[in-house]
Amino acid sequence: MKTSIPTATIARLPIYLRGLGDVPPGQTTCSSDELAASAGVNSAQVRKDLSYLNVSGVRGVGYSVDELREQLSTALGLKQGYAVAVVGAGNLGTALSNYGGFARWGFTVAGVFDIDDAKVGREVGGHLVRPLADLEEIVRQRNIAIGIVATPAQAAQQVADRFVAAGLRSILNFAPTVLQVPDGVSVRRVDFSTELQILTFHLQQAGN
Amino acid sequence: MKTSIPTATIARLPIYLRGLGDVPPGQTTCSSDELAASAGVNSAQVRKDLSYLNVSGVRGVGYSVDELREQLSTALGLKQGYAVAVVGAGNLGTALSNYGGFARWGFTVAGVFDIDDAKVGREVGGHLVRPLADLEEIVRQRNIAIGIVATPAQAAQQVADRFVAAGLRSILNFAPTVLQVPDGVSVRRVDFSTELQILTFHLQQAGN
DNA sequence: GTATGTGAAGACCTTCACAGCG
DNA sequence: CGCTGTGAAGGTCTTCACATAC
Repeated sequence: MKTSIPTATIARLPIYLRGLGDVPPGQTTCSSDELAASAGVNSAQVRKDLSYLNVSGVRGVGYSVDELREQLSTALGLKQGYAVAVVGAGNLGTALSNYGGFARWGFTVAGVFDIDDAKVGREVGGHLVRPLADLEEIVRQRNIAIGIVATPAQAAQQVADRFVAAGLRSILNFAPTVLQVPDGVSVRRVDFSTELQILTFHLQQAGN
Repeated sequence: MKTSIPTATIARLPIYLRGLGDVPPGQTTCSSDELAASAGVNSAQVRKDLSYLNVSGVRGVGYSVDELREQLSTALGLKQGYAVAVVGAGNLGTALSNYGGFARWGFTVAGVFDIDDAKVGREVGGHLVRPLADLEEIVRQRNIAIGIVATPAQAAQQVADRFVAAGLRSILNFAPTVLQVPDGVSVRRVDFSTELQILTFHLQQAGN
């Protein structure tokens, strides 16, 4: 309970939680081996990771599926049902606003914004596109906790700055750029081109 | 030259390459400090990473911008201009097919596929949506090297299997699932929900 | 003076291997 | 017997600190 949880462990918790969905219905326990298989990691890793959460299994049996789901959800804060704001109503912003997968984990898209007046007023995925000027107000009104940057690279930093100014401490960045934020603000970067380039590095090495 | 390049280094190379774009026009060299600032890492890290590529800077001056760009592009295989196939013509597949950022790094979307007959024959981002049955043929014809999975989770594994059967060794997976593939096939996973959950873990810890 | 290149130290992460317990 | 829980070992990655070169 004293030691803090390694970041590498934190990044795997959502994968374990999802892996619980692969457990056949009717099976009430699952072993670290099963979890490891569906997460693609070593089973000792699973046991060690879960031990950081003070989750206990039963020796000779495994972990209780329901209890583990509960504990992972709690640790990840999914019980709270966080609201997110999406800035950028282009192709990606639209795809995100429409994405049904968020709701499953308790996330709600509570605002979609764009700087481009041509896009403001339209609807994407059932959400009215608002002017960026309304960001602070809506963040307050709807208790938004997470900002998603889905703009081109050159607008990303200024959007991030506004997120921070509006009081958000968590940003998910889809723009191909590294955001500069103050201490205490968490940023996760999701970058398609970077991932493709990592793949081509390996192709290159293999001589293809 | 002998030692292999750490995976953590490989993952940063695309970021350094992009960081070169931040160098003011007219500036022909840049220091590890500048690169570090735009990549968000330590400058010693930059120097060590570049040393794995046998890239040399000039002491007291820095690295040649043009030369470094060239060497990073070569190392990442971007000179080759790889072709990619996108499977899944939903919101995300559409956003990817439309995404202009790929071309900048030499990637071409050379085929868009869907299992759903209702979507086959439509156009997304200037690409005809083809039946999944045509995958093998188009992969061969157009020399496709990378497969992108942009389907719902339950279809993802079967799509990956077809990619592998068609001879692809590189897969970029946007479906919220862990793919099982044979040795020698590289998979990179991009998962929005996982990233959001990592952010909420920290919010949770901070008491929000 | 300025910035690279790198051994060595340190931090972090993963895996092993087995004791412990149901 | 089966599977968890964990100290210890082994790897990998990051950072420091300074010799080296321009």
